[in-house]
Amino acid sequence: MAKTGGHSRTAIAPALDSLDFALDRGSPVPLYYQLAQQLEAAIEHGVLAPGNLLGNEIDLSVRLGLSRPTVRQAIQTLVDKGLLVRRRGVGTQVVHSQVKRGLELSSLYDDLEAAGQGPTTQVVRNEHVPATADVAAALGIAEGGDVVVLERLRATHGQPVAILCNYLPATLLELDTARLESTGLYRLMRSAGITLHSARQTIGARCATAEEAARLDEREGAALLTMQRTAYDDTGRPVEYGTHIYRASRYAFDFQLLVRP
Amino acid sequence: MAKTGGHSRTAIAPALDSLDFALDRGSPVPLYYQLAQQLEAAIEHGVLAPGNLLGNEIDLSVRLGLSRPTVRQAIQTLVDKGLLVRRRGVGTQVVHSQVKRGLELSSLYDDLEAAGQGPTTQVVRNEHVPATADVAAALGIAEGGDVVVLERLRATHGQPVAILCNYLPATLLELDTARLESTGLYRLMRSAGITLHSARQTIGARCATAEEAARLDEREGAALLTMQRTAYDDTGRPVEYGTHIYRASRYAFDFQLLVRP
DNA sequence: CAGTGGTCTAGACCACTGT
DNA sequence: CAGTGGTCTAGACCACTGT
Repeated sequence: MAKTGGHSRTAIAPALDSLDFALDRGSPVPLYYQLAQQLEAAIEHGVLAPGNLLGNEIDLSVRLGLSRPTVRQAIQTLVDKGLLVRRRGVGTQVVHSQVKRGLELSSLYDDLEAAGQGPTTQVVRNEHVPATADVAAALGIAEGGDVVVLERLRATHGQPVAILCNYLPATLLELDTARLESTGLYRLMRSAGITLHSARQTIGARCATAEEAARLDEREGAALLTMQRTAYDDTGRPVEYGTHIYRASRYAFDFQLLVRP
Repeated sequence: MAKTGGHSRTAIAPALDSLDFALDRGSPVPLYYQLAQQLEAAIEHGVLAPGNLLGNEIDLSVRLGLSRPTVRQAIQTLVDKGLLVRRRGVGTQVVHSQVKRGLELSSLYDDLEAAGQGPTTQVVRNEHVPATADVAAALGIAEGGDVVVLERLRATHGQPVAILCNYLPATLLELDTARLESTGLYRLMRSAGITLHSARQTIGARCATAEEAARLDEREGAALLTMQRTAYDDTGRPVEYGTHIYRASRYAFDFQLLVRP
């Protein structure tokens, strides 16, 4: 039967009393957000330890001079991030083993840039072409419609790591080759005001062809990771379709999933 | 510069007026949840079409006889699911291209079961062993501590697809071999009252060894997808560590990511 | 400018938990 | 039983958007 585990004495975070939250009502930053950030910092620095109870919401709101809904909104932010757990009748506590943070959607960002390995990018192709059937279907445009195709070779430490092939609606933004070689595609899109919202990905594997092997400095038949992805902006419009291959000997996808009830 | 796209006349959903939401205050189901479900159904059935504006929150709350915060809570639920988009000064609209639904975290569930391919599972190993260093680290227990190791061969249509190796804290639940052969591990854990909350995954690829190839009915050197995963319950406790290999010729990971701002 | 969602208040009653 | 988070109300003022 379901034993939730030894439940060894949870105490109200002793540090919480002495913790002085500095809330600035003059700031344009919302109060709930100021509070959430300070709670998050306290958890990050270990001031609030895993398993600590936060103290009930009413007391907390009185102590902070905030209304209860505002305190709840701050807590909800951290619950969404997986840092706090709420239990009715029990209280709100700091999650036991912190899941490694900052990785939530790294695979949506520039895949290698996040690793801090100083990646380099060589743009092999950057031109307008008519959309093939699969590209048109992925981007939700007519077959033969104008799209930009982008092919990049990415390397770290002078070693090739991946061949990235992307298709974008031609009208979406200007893709400057020089800028693409100094930053990631997604960063470029964001700075053009495109807000990425979701993506659908397929990750598979296969053996390298002779040509792929040569370009990636592998032997023929070496294992490759493959990814296809369609990314959508916050209105649900497809904004990018990509087909990537990665050297499995030098790269793996690493990410965290949050289960929403 | 950022053109958000042709913005072709968005109209208030004409259907919204005639849509009668049936809210039952006697029900134990929260009002915001009743509303969210009915809105979701309307979107799903196309009554609310992509791009339609929902009408402002104040009018909506008056019309429904609810307070504005309750209406907001319902809308927020659907925004979180990626079905609605809010824009300050503009309104709330139905997302343009609905992202395929029901896939959000399929890779956290029984990987093949979701595909509806009638998978079969053969339990090769199910016993208590002392934790090795890597298993102990992943599960946050002492090296040499008691863990259950589980090895399963999964197949569809009589063809092997994956070899799944999992480690669980020994005290967590009873793992009945017969039940494991008829259902997935995660389903078993959920029915034992364990609430999965998050997981950290690494997906890579490599070539099959001779022994792996033999067990998976592949040739030596064939591409394999590899996954390592640590799953956590809603208190942040690690509840499972797994090392899986999949035949790349017969399986790929397919999932959707939501970007949270 | 009018209209929208974003934030915030100060309460209320309830369902659930653990002792 | 006392204590907790979950839900809900009826307002208020503001920042931002598009015309």
